[in-house]
Amino acid sequence: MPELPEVETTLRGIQHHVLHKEIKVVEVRQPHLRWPVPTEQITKALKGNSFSEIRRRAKYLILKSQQGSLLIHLGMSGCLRIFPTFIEPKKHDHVDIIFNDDILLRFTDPRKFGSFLWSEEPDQHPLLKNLGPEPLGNSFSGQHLFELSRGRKLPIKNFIMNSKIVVGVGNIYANEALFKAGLRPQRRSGKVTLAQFGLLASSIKTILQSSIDEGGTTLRDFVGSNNKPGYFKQQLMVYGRKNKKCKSCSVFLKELRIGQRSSIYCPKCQV
DNA sequence: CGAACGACCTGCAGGC
DNA sequence: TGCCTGCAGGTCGTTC
Repeated sequence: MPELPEVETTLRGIQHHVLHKEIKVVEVRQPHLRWPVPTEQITKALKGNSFSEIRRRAKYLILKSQQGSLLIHLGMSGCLRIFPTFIEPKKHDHVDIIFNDDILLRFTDPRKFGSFLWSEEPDQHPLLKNLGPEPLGNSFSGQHLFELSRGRKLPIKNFIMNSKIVVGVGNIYANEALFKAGLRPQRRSGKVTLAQFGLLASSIKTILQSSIDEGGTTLRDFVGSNNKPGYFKQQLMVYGRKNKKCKSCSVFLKELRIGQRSSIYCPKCQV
């Protein structure tokens, strides 16, 4: 389940394999993803050209080429892997890009929630242009959260998972950041103080950054067929620990469902 | 406008 | 053993 750290780790893992190399083959076997894949457009624009730059915005990977950019989202079950040479595709291997040195970039996504899109101006793409700030950037702060939350009643957990407020905070890290900040997930956003938001914003930054740092070690090299994205290597304090003891105070963790999403919290550490 | 909820899709765990 | 149900997510579109 790629969250932002996994997407960032994917970017770092694939970049030196895919930049500045002529693209020989583009093959879309399954165009029915989250959005229809514009197969013909992508094929025409990429064949014979190369990627000059790769970056991340929210959970999108943006691969820039001469005529435009490829936008890739991994959804919930997607992954991008590098193979040193062609191997037979399996059931959920939907897209292949092969470079002139035979390196294969392969997109796999059992649940087909991911996307493969094309845009000449990716930052102006409808799916990207209204996104909130990057959580690890300077414009994301407690002040930012405080200002946008005034008068709003929705639970703080939903608030920080809203991509218009801040991008890249999925269910796992929302749970973890709220624990670290000592805030219960169901707290009304509008009632959270500036000081609490300051703590929450820095918790989000710390947790995402340390997860990226760790992902970097588990995903050192994407070459090879037996590689696996190293999710969840980090020390999780609450996520997936329903009815277990809080690592900090030993009280039993509770679960509640907010917007049909599992939310775990410590009734003593979080108020 | 904000808030809640359904839709998309598959693999897997748990219950019977 | 093998079905059936429910969950796990991310995020956009629809509805209230």
